[in-house]
Amino acid sequence: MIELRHLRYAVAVAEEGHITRAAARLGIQQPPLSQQIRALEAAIGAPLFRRQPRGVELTAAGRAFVGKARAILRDTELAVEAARRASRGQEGQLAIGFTSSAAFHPFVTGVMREMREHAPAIKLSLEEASTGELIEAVEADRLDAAFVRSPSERLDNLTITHLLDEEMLVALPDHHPRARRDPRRRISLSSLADEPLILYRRPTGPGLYDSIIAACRAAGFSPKVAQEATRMVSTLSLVAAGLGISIVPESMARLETAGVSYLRLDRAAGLVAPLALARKKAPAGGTLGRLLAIVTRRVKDRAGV
Amino acid sequence: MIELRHLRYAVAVAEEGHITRAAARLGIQQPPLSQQIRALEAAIGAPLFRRQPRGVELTAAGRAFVGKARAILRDTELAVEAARRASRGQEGQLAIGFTSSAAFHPFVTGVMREMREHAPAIKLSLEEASTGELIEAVEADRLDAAFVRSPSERLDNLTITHLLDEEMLVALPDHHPRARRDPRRRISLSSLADEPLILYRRPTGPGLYDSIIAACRAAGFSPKVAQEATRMVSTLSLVAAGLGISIVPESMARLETAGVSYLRLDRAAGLVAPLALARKKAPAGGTLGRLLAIVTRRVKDRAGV
DNA sequence: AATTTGCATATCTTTTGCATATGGATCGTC
DNA sequence: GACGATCCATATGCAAAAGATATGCAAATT
Repeated sequence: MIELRHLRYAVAVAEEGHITRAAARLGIQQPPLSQQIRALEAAIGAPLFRRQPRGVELTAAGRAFVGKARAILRDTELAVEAARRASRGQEGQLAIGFTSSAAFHPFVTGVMREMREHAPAIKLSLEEASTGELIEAVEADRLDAAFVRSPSERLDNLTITHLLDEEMLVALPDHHPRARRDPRRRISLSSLADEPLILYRRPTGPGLYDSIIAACRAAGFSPKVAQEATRMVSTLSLVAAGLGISIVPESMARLETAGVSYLRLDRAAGLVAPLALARKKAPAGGTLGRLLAIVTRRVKDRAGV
Repeated sequence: MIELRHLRYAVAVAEEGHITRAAARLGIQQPPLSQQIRALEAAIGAPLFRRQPRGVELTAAGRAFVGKARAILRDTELAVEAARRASRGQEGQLAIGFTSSAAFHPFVTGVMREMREHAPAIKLSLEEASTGELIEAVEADRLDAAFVRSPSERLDNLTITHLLDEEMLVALPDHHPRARRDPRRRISLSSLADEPLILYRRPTGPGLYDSIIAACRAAGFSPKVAQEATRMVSTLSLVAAGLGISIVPESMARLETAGVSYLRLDRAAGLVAPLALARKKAPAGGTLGRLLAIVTRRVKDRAGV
């Protein structure tokens, strides 16, 4: 029967290209390692290594196997970690993720503050990443839940709860002629057609990027994307530097960025930044249950107001 | 150290909900199984099962772990299979996949025939699936190579070689007024704007579906998709039944489907069905090398003619 | 209260993974 | 061309660990 030991040994031998050296690295002697490799090859029914006078070399079968073996060993580590985390979760630990654009939203910060106050014993660990990475982390049980934007792709595995829709604002340099207008008046999206646009796009996943492009298309023009930034804050820095304008969620406007003004958009633009909570579909007990209770109550309160 | 044995045992116990019954299923006695489960829990540092008077029940940690354990055990099986296949490949075995729309193409059938003739000792195993499924199978080493349509998504892992572009024909019922026209004259895509269209779409992946929609958009109209079929042949049956027209690769026209006529499209439509070969990026030796040699020679020959 | 059910503990047996010692093949060097 | 070095394979012994048997203990059923 094949065991993880065989995989660990095969990977070590493949990496060292030497049975003897691999044995040293594994902290065992050479003969037993030779034995185990032979046993593995017998179980598979195919040679994984070509024995050569100066070491060993992977066969085609070996390459195919060792690649997958590495993944299996990594997955095993992850499984152990996930179990540990789930167990700690029952006793008061919670790992939460945010997209960078959600981190400053008062809803999110409010929930976190309330968790701290009402259950100070629960250790919170926070992580910032893109929506795509967060979804992946929740699926892999590396996070208990994540605040994400645009629940675009439905995943059977996850429950994605829509929390609220946030208005999006136009960010433009202070010295821009439009920045002097009455700040209460709303402007139309199409009036920005000629402005160079700076957008925020993470390497993984679509997120808000596509919604903005789509809204511009709906407004009858194709935006001139002057630059793409990988972090939302750097988008604002580029705006301040006068390279163009941008469109960001309202909560980002709370960051006092010198040199940036904000304008409200016409409601007709239909441009909103949805905020959602993603979590595993499995029954949520323990600390995650506490978080969900707080979140759902706050969503209800908002609806009432 | 955690071994696959622990995972196998944990999965069995989780599925049976009983240590005793799981032991029977595993062909061992109850006490050693209890021991191994304990050892696993100790290694993880968290209990996976809640011992109850009438059996055992998964904890939250247990659920997280067992789910991943199942995947790991499956992956291990796949790794072994992949290694076996790779090994057999060296000695003369080759697993090839097709999309259903490529299976009848003379290029593909020609390559297969030549393989048979020049290397009859090589055992070919063929599989038909959608482009998406085939790509996945090649990535997972379940197939050595696959003839696919539209190499849309670039994958770091794979080499996708474009082989040729095939013309696409309009398929329409015999009794359709247009079917009586001179078969040599080409018709424009836009002249089909009002016809109900029957398209072929596999549940997974885009494939030709999107190219057709895109070409119609480019021609200035949005096609009326009357029906979608999951197999290309059933598309033709629906056409024969008079439910609408369709657009299929030229090689499909070789299937003599009673009641279906074909018309050539205007070149301006720019509607072609690309045929490509997908394979792992790894150095291709053995039987796969033979196949590649035949394929590249034939591509060159075509270019010459 | 008695019986059954099912996991845990204790002790013994057997398997097997690992160590030590040695043999054999190939390469480089004198 | 012989010699030593390098590296894998084979042989044998030992010790750790997986598994078997017997028994204990707790909760639920009757």
